[in-house]
Amino acid sequence: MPPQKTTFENLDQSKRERIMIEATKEFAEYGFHQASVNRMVNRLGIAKGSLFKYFGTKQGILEYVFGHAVTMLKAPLKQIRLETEGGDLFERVRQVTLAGADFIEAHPNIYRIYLKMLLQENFPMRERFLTRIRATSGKFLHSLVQEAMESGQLRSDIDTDMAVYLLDTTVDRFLQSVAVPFLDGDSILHGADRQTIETRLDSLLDLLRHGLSGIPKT
Amino acid sequence: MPPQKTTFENLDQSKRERIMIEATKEFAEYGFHQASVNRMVNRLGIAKGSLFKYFGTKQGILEYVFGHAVTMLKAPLKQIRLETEGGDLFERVRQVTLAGADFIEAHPNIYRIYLKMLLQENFPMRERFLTRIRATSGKFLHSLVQEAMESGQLRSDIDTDMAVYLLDTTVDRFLQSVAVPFLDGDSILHGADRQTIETRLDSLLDLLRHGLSGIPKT
Amino acid sequence: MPPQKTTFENLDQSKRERIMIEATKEFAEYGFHQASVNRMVNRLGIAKGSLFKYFGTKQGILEYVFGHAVTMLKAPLKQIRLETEGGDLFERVRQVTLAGADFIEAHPNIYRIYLKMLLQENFPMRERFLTRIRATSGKFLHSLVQEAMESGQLRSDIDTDMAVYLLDTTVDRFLQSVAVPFLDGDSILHGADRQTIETRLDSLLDLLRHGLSGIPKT
Amino acid sequence: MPPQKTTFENLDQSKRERIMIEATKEFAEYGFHQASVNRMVNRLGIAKGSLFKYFGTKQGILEYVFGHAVTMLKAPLKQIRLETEGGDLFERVRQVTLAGADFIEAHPNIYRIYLKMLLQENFPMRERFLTRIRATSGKFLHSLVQEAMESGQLRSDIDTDMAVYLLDTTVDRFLQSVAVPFLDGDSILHGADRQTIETRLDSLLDLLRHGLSGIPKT
DNA sequence: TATGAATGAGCTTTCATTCAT
DNA sequence: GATGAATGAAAGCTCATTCAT
Repeated sequence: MPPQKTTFENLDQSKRERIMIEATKEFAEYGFHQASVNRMVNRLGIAKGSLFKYFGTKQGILEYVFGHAVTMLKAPLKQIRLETEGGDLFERVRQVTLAGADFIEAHPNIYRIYLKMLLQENFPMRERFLTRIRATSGKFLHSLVQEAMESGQLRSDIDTDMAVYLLDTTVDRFLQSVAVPFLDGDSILHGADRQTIETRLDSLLDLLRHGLSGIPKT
Repeated sequence: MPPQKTTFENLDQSKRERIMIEATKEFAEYGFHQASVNRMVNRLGIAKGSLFKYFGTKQGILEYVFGHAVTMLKAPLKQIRLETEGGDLFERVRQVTLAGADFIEAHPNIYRIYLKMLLQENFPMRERFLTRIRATSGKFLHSLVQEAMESGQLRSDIDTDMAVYLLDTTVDRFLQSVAVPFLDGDSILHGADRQTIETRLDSLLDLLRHGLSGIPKT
Repeated sequence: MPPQKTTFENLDQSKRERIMIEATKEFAEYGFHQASVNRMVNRLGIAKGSLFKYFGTKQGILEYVFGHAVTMLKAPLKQIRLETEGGDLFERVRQVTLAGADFIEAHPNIYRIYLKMLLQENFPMRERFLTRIRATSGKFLHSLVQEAMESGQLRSDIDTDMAVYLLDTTVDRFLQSVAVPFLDGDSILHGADRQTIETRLDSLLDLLRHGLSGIPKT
Repeated sequence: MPPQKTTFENLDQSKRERIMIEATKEFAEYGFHQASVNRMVNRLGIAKGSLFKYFGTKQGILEYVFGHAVTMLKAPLKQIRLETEGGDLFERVRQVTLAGADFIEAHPNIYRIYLKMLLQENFPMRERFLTRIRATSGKFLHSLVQEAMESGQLRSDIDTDMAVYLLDTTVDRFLQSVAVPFLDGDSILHGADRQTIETRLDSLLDLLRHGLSGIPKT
């Protein structure tokens, strides 16, 4: 019998949520291979067989969790893109980044899973998931830069790929620094609050604006 | 009988090296928990008991490997610090970063272990190792910034911690982008060569110079 | 609540047949223990609970299938017995054997179940079913031989039991060799057609006739 | 780590034998899928891990057992072939068959495994093992028939393939009838002793001699 | 009557660690 | 000092059967 997502989707919403939360927590804490289905079902108080009926395999659980997360992430990004159409590149990047920070704050365990996958070559589905994510974010930033280029917001001598690389690096590393406190409180800026976060982001974007457009913010 | 590092250190240098290389490779590829002592001894062609005699436990092997690596890393950093004393902050950061890139190119498996540990909370010794590394690198950058501040290389309104954060972020993320091709060739700039690497670093530092000192490189 | 064959027998004939066919196929392909009730209900598109309502247990399904088959087999044998009364022993055996071959061709999966049961001690109901079948076929052949003996068709120095043994062996092994191509096409005479089958049977019976009656066919 | 037959072969002979006997018994009684490694190690009083170290997988255990058996079977067959070279076909077949009966009496569990495999399509290694056995026995009988044909022992109008089929059928079914008492005592000739066995074989071969050569034994 | 979610004992397999030789 | 056989807890996964709806 193949895994039957149907069975899971027929459950009470509350039970479904408890399972999702517990599974996400387990993968976030232990990565894939060290995550234990035994622990999950013990904490959930359900039978082992049930979880396997829902998702088929341990990997199936992970795929469901991750797929769900990607779906949840896409909506706000799309909204921002539409709402800010024609606006300033750096402001758009700022909003997207803050949306990312919001997502991480709301779903820190999802982001922990992502970070683990990023640096563990033997994480299952790594290629598939990363490709999917990079295609999305790469195309997204590329289109923002392209539009900015066409409307003269960037220095004409700037290479498009380099600009995308710098923006990607900035957003990505910034989000990592936001997330680390959620991992275990061990970061340079311990437990940064929202205010600090925005200030830091503004500093970074200000640097980029300087370098990429030649026009200081103020 | 306690683990006897002595026994290991009495071995032929060539045997010692083979063991170190193989162990490093195994941890780099599989992380800690998925690493297999069986595979190590099979590839090495030595008895399982021997490895446990040398290092006591699997974790003991990791500690030895990582401790060795930290020792190897300290020497070049110290040298640069002394040789560039009194020089330009960004040039010093540039040299340190390139030294980091050299180390990664020479010992990619060490860096792979580091990246895995960074984001896996259940990696053993994680706290101890990260504290040790961050104390080193934090103090290092802090002293560079301090010296630069005192010699008027930075805008006086810049917060020291913010400057350290920006530099740390830049160096760290840059090194990650250098390393990823060694992981699986899946990065934005595929298989960047040395030339490209230096160009990218210069762009990043140029941005920082703009923002932090107000004085463009030229 | 005990199993309720009644419930099953109240079903549409078409549904009942689909269930019988699918169950027979499953047991024929996998034997008893490896047969999966899950697979059956999935292929049938009915609820698992229903099958258990009809037959009580997995073993109950098998018993129903096999009992049904034995019933189907008895009718043609009885008919032949009556129609050939008083005829030549070897001709009677020939007709019975060919009736068996017809049955196997019409219901190969039933015969596959029989063969599996024959050689698997842990097949449930094995004793019961085999006893039942052997009682039937033993008595059947015995009566044929007895009648032939009485009417002088056999050498008087032939032991009755030995004659039954030889006939039984011949018929049984012949039917196995007919059936094997239906199992997986792996037999000495690959995919023998009806013509070949009859020729082979005639050879075997000719040998027996030689030995048992001293009178060659032609 | 691959299965290490070495480990097993380094064991005491007595331990090795106990393991072989217990494993053979388990597979003989339950077939492959229903056989339980748990039961084996419990009866043996050894750790579960040990058995897997020796043979790698459950299937590995079976392969070792079966391979061992085939090796044991080849020696006597080869000897008979050489010793009877140039002799009477039916006498040669008789000796080979009796050697088979001896083997079955000495190693009934091996033969039980063979019979189970024969009729279970999902028995692992079935194709491989059967091909191996049939190649051996088919070539063997074929060469005996060929030699007999050339030396004029058979009627010239007999088809070689038909003769091989009849001999194969006879030997094979005869051995099955010898073996069945060892399965569960449930056979037509209950617990036939050696005397009875030889008499029955002689009857069968006498029939064949009649049919194939036209020359009755006496 | 039909459904299908829940169960849990059982399965095969792995692997760090120990210790007698 | 080196060896490698032995261990056993824990892992992921299956499946006949039950029972509330």
